[in-house]
Amino acid sequence: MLNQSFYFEEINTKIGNIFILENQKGICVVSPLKDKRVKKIKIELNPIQGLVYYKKIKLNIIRFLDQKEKLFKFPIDFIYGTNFQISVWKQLIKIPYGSFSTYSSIASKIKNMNAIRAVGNAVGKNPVMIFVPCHRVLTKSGNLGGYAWGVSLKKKLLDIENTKRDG
DNA sequence: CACGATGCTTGAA
DNA sequence: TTCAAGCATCGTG
Repeated sequence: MLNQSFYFEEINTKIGNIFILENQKGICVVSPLKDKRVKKIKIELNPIQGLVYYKKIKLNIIRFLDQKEKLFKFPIDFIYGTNFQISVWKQLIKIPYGSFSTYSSIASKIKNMNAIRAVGNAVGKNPVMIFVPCHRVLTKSGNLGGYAWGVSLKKKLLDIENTKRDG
């Protein structure tokens, strides 16, 4: 295990307070501050206040939410998650801005066509919201599906990206 | 062992 | 043809 330092910051946005965690290797967490996992992370990692490496992400998030800027591609460092989950999350990163994938499509991409439902579970545990775009995964029939932080937020994010719905 | 951020199939209107 | 319920299936805790 590397003895790496973690840095965090909490920013106020139009979708609520967002917690950001980073280390030298990349962004580790982006999630609503109220998410239960945030508390645990703070206790376990004891991160230092104030981002150091990827400060630009703060403004990027704000401007993304205002539709003034697309998302930058920051390096992402998954500091937890099973192999299965991480393989799913890596697939999510490949979904381009403004388009969407489906749970079953992800399942087949990781060569596990029957694990559709397990994929749903894994997607739901994504630690890096927006930048690991779990909001871009819909059901095969084109319905929204679920979202760990509320379906209305999922809809909002898709709206911001101007994602086409079928029809 | 019992759940899911699914998806097919089936059967009643 | 529409819709809801049933169930197959698989990784987690």
